[in-house]
Amino acid sequence: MAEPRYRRRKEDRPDEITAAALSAFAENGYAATRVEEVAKRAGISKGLLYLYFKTKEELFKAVIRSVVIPRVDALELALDQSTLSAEAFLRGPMLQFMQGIPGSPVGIVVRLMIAEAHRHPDLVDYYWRNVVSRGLAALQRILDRGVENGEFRRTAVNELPHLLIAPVIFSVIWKLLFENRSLDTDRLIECHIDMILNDIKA
Amino acid sequence: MAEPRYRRRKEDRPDEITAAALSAFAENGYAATRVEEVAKRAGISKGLLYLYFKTKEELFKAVIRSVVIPRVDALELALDQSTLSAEAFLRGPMLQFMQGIPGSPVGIVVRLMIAEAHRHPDLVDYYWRNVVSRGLAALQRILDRGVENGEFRRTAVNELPHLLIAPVIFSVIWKLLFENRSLDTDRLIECHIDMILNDIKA
DNA sequence: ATCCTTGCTGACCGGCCGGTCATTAACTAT
DNA sequence: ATAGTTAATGACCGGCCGGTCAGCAAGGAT
Repeated sequence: MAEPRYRRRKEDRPDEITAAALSAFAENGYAATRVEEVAKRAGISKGLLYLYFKTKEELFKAVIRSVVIPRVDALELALDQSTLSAEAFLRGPMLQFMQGIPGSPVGIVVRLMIAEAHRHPDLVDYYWRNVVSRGLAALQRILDRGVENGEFRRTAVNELPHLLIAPVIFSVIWKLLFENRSLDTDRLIECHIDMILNDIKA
Repeated sequence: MAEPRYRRRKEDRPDEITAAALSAFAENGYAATRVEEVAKRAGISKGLLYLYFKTKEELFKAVIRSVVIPRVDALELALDQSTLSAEAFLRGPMLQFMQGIPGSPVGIVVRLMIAEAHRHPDLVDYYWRNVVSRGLAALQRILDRGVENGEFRRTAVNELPHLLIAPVIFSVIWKLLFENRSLDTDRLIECHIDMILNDIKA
């Protein structure tokens, strides 16, 4: 007998389903993934999936949320607890954080967002509020901290923290498209940080 | 009477169809665009479209080609004919070229590529050979030219011309997702070029 | 034991859409 | 005129897939 026919685990289902959905979306994209395929990967029937998520779109949103929010939380926590100088923080924890993004599920989410943003404007809103603006604010805080304690000059970068993460997004895209063609994204990101620090150091 | 029932213009059809397809894909993405919708925008019937393009995928490839290749050609031509110093070229024609990309059809193509690359590996190959490697080679040539005539030092950027265009790709993505939320992408790109030049100037 | 609640199943429906094809309308040649 | 050629149509098919629902089986309560 071994496996029971089914298992009755209301609590765990949502996470299992979003995990299954992430892996399916990662392979085939959102539009091309059948709900039944997600159910199969989660080891349940299609009907049950619809008991936890009203529509395929709801499922999509849940996936995005589950992947991305924890990352931002982690970054903010690291930043608030750190006692490093601004430069040390950028060269240490921040660099590691950035290098970790390409190739992680976050990369997949970025792809999904880009591909599907049109049809889900409310999701873009959500993403903006909970990810992008929080992330940019965090960067801003690091830079400001650096200016305050005399490490950094005040330059254009202060108004454009976007410049810091551009190569990360670039790397995400590159990995998605050209995985095989070699590019050392870690090095790319490190060089970029280096260059920025050279530019803004007092 | 006015309009004839149909028009018999074999020569012009392909371009009209790819143009129609681009606009449709731009609004809804590839997967969600019905072939009939493309035909409608081109002012023809679905059947005729299939006379010019064997499948929807063929159409997709034709769109990509028609948008992107001319740009690369233009860049290479500008580079080969220019007599400017490397710095002047980067600050002038190259900057303009880069600033023109976000918001242009190229941006749409990038989105389509990102979303659909998985299902069209041969298209990724094509894109690599005819766009990316050519573009990177062009950047490389500018940088080398600068080194040769003593304008630039030899630094990490010489091995990573990708760094030059990272903010362009970033801007493309940004515009696609957050069109309304203000970000001056022109300024972003200019600051970045500035920073790079400061870094590599001899 | 019996009944109730509820997690769970899987067959099914209906609409959508890529692709086809028989037919027709417009040009061409003679 | 007439016949042959080809651009163009649009009704149609078949498969796919999001979403539903009637019913079943596993726990719980008594």
